Amino acid sequence: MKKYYITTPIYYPSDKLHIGHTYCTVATDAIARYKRLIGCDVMFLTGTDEHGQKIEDKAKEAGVTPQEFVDKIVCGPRGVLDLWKLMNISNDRFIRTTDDYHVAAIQKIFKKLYDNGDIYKGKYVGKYCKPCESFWTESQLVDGKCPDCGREVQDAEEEAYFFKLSKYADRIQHLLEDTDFLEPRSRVNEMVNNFIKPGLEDLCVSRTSFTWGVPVDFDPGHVVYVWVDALSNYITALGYCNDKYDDYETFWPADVHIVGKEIVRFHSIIWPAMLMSLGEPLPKKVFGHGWLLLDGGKMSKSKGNVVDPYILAEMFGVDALRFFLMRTFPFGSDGNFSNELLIQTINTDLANDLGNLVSRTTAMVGKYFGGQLPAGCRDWDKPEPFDTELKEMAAGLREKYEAAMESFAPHKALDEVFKVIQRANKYIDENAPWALAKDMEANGKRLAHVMYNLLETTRICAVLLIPFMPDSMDKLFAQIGADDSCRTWDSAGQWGSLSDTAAPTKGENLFPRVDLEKALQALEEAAAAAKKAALPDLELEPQLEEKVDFDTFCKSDFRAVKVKACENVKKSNKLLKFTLDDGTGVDRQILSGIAQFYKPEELVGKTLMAIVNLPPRKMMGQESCGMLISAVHTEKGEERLNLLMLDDKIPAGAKMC
RNA sequence: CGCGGGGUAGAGCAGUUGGUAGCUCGUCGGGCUCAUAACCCGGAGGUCGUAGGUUCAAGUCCUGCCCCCGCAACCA
Repeated sequence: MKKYYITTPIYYPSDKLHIGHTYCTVATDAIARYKRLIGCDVMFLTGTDEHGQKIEDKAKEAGVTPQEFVDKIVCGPRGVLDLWKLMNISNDRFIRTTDDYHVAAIQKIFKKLYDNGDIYKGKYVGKYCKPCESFWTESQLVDGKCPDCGREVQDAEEEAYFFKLSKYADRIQHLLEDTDFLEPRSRVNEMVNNFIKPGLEDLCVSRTSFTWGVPVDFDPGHVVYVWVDALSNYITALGYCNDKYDDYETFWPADVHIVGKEIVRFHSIIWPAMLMSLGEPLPKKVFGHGWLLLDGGKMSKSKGNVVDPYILAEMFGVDALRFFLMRTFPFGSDGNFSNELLIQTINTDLANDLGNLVSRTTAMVGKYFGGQLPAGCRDWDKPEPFDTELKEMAAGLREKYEAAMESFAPHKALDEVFKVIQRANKYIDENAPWALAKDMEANGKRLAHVMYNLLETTRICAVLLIPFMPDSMDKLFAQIGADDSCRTWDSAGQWGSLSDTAAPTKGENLFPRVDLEKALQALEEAAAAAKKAALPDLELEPQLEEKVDFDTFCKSDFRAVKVKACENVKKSNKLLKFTLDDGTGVDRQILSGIAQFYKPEELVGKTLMAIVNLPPRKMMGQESCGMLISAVHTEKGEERLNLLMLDDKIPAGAKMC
C-alpha cells in the first residue's frame, strides 16, 4: 500500500484561529481524504507551535504562565482542537511543540547540528529598543526607529548560535530552480531573487532574550529559536530522535508540506538546509497556497476584520463551509472572501444544483416507481445522444478529477464535478420524465432508464465529493440507495456500479438554501456580539500627565450634600433633577445626566458629593448649580457610572479637602 | 531602478503548452412544472490597464509606462 505523508503548518496559538487557518487545514484534509479514497496509507499531521517571545508576552499580559496560556487556546473551549473537530478534520496526529517528546528531540537535533559543525556560537548584532525589550534588524526599522513604538533604538549585540545556512545555498538554489520541489512555480522566483541571489546569511537559531522555548541543554540561558523548534515537528511527530512514535522509516520523507505563502521561505530554504545537515531525505514537495483576503486587503487582528470560522460553520453547516473554501478560490493564489460569496456559492452549487438534483430524482423514483427501479433499467438498446453524452461525462469525470487533485487544484476538481451535475439537471429537461410518466405502459421502461442514469451520475459525483463533504455524502448515498460497494474510488470510474434495483428514498433536505438578506443580518449581529465579547472587561481613563497646582485645586469647592428630592426631567432621557441640602439652609438644584444608571426614588436621602462653585448652567430650560461627582469606568465597551455615596453621618455642607 | 502578485462584461472571478473570450450573480426574454420559488434555453453587455514588438495568429510570449495589493526574519 502506497504511503502518503501530508502536513499542515503548525499554527501559532497566540490568538484564536481564523478562517485563513481553517482554509489551509480544510484543504490539507481534503487532499488527505482524497489520498485515502484512492487507497493510500495516509499520515496526516497538524499541530501548534507554542513557544516564543510573543506567547511569553501575551501570557504575562493575561497573568498566567505561558503553558496555561497555550493550553487554553489549544485545548480550551472553542480552541484549536475544538475547531478541527468541528470542521471534521481527519488528522492522524496532532503535535504541540511543548510536548515532552518533542522538546527532548529538539535538544538532540540541535546538538546533532552542533556536532556536525553546522551550528556555531556568534554574536547577533542589531538594534535594541529598551522600552519594548526587543531586537530589530536594520531593515526592520521604520525611519531608523523602533517599528513597534517609534522610539529611538540603540546598537546592541546578543550572544547567539548560528546555523550555516550559507553552506547549502547552491544545493538549495538547484532544488528550487531545477526541480518541482516548490509549487506553485511563481513562488520560486520570489525565493531565489529575494533570498538566495543576494546571498544567504547564516541563521540565528538561539535566543537569550526570552525563556519560553526549548532550552539548549549544553548552554544554559539559550533557548532554541523557532526555526529548529517548529520545522522539526514534521519529523519528531514520526518518532525522529524520540521513542514516542516509530513511523519515521515508514513515512519520511513527506509527500507534501502544505503551507501558507508567508512561510514558503522557511519551508523551501531553511527546512531543506536543516535536513541536508542532518543527512536526512528532503520532503518531496512544498506547496504554498494563497491567502483569503477581505475587501481586497489582508485580514488581521489589528484591522479587526478577522472572520470567525465557528460562526460560519454553525450558521451554514460544516460541509457547506468546507465546500465553499475549496470550490471558490484557486488554491495557489489569493482570493477575496465575502459572506455574500459564501452564501451565493451554497445556494447555487449545493442547493440549486446538487441538492435539488437529488431531491427531484429521488422524488420521481418514489412517485413513478414506488421507490424502487425495475430490474434491467440499467441498459437501453438505442441510446439517445443525450444519454451518451451524460454517460460519457460521468464516466470520464474521475480521470479529470484525479488530474486536478494530483496537481493540487481542488477548485478545478470541483469545477469538473459540478459541470456533470449541471449536465444531469439538463438531462432531466431533455427527457421530461413527467411526460413519459403519463403513459407508463408505453414509456415505463424508458423512464426507469432515465432515472437510473440520473442516480448513477449523482453517485459518481458523490464519491468524488467525499473528501470535501464526508458527512453530507453519507446522507446522499443513503438517499439514492447506494451501498458501500459503490461508494469506492474504483466504482467512481465504473459506470453502472449502482444496482439497477436501487431503492432511493427522498430524505431530508441536504443543503437548504440560504436567505441572503436574513443571513447577512444574522452574521452582522453575530460579529458584533463576538466583537463585544472580545472587548476588555475593564477600561479606565488614563491618568493625566499635566500637573495642576495646589492653589488651583483648592479653588474647587467640594461639599457633602443630601438628596431631598429627585425626579426625571421632562423630555429628557438622560437628566435627573436633584433638590439638595447643601448645609446653607437654601435648597440647591443640580441636574445630572445619569438617568440611565439610577432611578430617582432610590437616591432620595443619600449623601452625595458635589462641586458647588461651578457657574450655574441651563440644561433643558432648568438651571443646574454645580455638579455631582461620580466614578466612571468602562466594562466590555460599555460605560459604567457610580455616584460617589458618602457615609450618612456626614452632615450636609461638610467641605471635602 | 528592493522582491512578488494582480489589473478580462455592472459586480466577483476562470482562462493549461499562443488558434473562435468563459463561469457565478445581476439584467432582459422564452420554456417546463419532477424538484429546495428550484431546473432548462436564448439575448444584451468586454478595443482582455496602457503604448509598442514578435507571429499567419496574442488575454496568452517580449519591452516600456500607469494604477492596486502583499512581502522585506516567523499573522494560513
